[in-house]
Amino acid sequence: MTSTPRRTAAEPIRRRRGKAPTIFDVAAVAGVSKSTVSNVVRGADEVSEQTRARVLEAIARLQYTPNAIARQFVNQRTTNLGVLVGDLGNPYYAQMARVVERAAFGFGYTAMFCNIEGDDNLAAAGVDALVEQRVAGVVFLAFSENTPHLEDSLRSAAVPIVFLGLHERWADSVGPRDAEGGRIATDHLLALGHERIGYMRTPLVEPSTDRARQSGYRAALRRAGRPTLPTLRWEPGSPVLRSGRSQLGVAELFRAPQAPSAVFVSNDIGAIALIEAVESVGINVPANLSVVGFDDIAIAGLRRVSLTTVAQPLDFQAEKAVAMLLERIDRPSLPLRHVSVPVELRERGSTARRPPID
Amino acid sequence: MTSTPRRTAAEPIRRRRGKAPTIFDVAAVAGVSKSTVSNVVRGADEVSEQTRARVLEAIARLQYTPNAIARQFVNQRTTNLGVLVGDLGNPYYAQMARVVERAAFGFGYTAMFCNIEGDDNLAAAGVDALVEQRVAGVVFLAFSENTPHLEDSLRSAAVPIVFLGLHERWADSVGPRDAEGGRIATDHLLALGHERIGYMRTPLVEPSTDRARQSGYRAALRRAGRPTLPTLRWEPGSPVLRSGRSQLGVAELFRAPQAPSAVFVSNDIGAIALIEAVESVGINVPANLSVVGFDDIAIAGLRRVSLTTVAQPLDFQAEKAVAMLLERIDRPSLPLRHVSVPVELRERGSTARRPPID
DNA sequence: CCTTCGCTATGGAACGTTCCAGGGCGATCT
DNA sequence: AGATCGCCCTGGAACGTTCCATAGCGAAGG
Repeated sequence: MTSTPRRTAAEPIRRRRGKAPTIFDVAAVAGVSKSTVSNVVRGADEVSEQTRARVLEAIARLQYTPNAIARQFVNQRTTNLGVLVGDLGNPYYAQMARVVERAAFGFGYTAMFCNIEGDDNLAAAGVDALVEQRVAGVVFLAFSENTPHLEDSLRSAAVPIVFLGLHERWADSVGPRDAEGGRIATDHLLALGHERIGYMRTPLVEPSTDRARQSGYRAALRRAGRPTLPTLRWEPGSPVLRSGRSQLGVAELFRAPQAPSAVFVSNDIGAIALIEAVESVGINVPANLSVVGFDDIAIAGLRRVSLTTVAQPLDFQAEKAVAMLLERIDRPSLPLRHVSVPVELRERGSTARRPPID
Repeated sequence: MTSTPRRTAAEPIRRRRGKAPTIFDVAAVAGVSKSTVSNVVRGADEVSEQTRARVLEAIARLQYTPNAIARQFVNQRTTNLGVLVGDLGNPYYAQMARVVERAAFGFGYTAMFCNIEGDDNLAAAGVDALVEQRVAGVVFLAFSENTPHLEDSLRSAAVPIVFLGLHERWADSVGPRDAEGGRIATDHLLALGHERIGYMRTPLVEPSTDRARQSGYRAALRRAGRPTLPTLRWEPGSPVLRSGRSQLGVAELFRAPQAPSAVFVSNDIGAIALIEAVESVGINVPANLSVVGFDDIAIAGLRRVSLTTVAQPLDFQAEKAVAMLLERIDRPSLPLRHVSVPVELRERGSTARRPPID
């Protein structure tokens, strides 16, 4: 018998009841050293077929599972990615988050999520937690009212980071061509004959993103010689819109003599909320008001919703962001990269030709 | 000067450039031992105010962040929860996932997500990854076609687990009263005068959940003396429904002489998909067909969608599941617990009185 | 004055892995 | 036969923390 297991007396056989088996337990059963087991598990180094088989059998017998915590500890690097996500309950973030997780998993990483819900304190706490966990990198897939404060905490953490869905100058980013999106959305409304076109932002977009989309809106109107209207703002939790400085009920706002006949909203969630709000007071979309959104989240395509919107490739961006983050983890000295993905108008049923003026 | 920092020669001052400072670095700067720093960081043991202040200052100066990996390594337990989630892109799972993450974070845990998308291989790989990461517990928030296979891999991992949204006998669970939900949905349709009421399942529900909901549907029909119709099944990715053994286009199915005038669908996503499908062939809801869903996901409440559905308290269940999981982590010997939460009919616009028979 | 006590601070051991510098040994070469 | 080589395997050190037994020291008690 050539395969008699050898016993090495040098390494003590350690057996603990009720605890997960370690590499030592496997080594003892297989009659090899812990290093050999390690080599088999990692698939590294040269191990003879015979030895490998014995080790594999011992692993199966003991139901050994490598301890990633210990591995990460000695390697001084984890295979976890942190994801700061705006709000998983929001379909836009949820869809991105899903793809981020899938992509990370595909590369052998696990994803730790942290909902920050636009709250800077939550964001800071989330960053702390992720840094303590020594995540290999962070995907920022969120919005925040106070980006500069957040920037401090992210930069000082010195962890590789990629911004997904929005652009930041000081770190890698992948996001849509916001200004172009604002332009094509507005051009579409202009082409339908609308003259008074409003812009509405929601609290769920990053301020910089909002500015870029609005600038595209402005540019389109300027070129067409049409007036820019006061920015509409959603008052969260109330049936009131802020138009410039004044607060108005939805009905007053859209029934006023100089009311906009079309609105470009900075994202789909806001656009759908607007449609709900106006229709609940008897203003119909698109008959009385045309609405364009941004993002093309899944529900925008439902027949019942049928929202005209600026589509951005969510899945592609999420995959790209993960790939970029992993590259940066490998080579921290890489120059900064900013990827802008093309956007595209998805014409659906929430926009129509301007109704005749009353 | 009473607060002259003392130098302990016994512990070497270790300083590594370009690496995160450790407890030793802090100890050296503060002039105390690593143990004292550890005590301060953990907020444990008795440390004099003076010493604490010195340590805190050193921590701030060095921008020290405790290494959770090392901590988890020595403690032999992590503060990470694994979440096996069906599909974050699905609003039902996304909403639950959001609350799970929030609840876990509130208890000082981070959440590692893994989308398994109903695929057993992905599920097994996800379990492996989570077990390697030595998560303290697992939330199962998913569906699977082959639960037994999954059960093996989950049980042998011997990690505390809670099922969220569905019930399993062998582990803690919190889920809705499925059968009751099926009953009240069907009773609602019966009360509206419907006599031929179908049941449709989707691939996105756990088989056991599906059976329970369907049994409630059957019970209601039996009591009312109405016939049970062949189970409708969604053929993913095709505009075809399977009715019992036959495959039919949506139009034929619902225009047949003995067509159902109402359908109870096992979840909202399926119900909305059904509405989209029938309306695209000119069958209107609720005029020609009444539809009831299950879950009450957020979009069901949109005016444009207005889906009558069986509401279950998603947030409550998610919070409860996390609380239960943490209790089990603390006391593994706890007896099994199964929490069934009440459901409630949310009457909206997708159901109406039975139309007169053609 | 000596003992005891309580408060605070300390150094060593342990956690499970990876990495690395070797070591044993059979085959090949000189 | 002795030297050399290559293959396969080995044990020790290190990673950053927590826990624990213990020690120093001033105050209180006998």
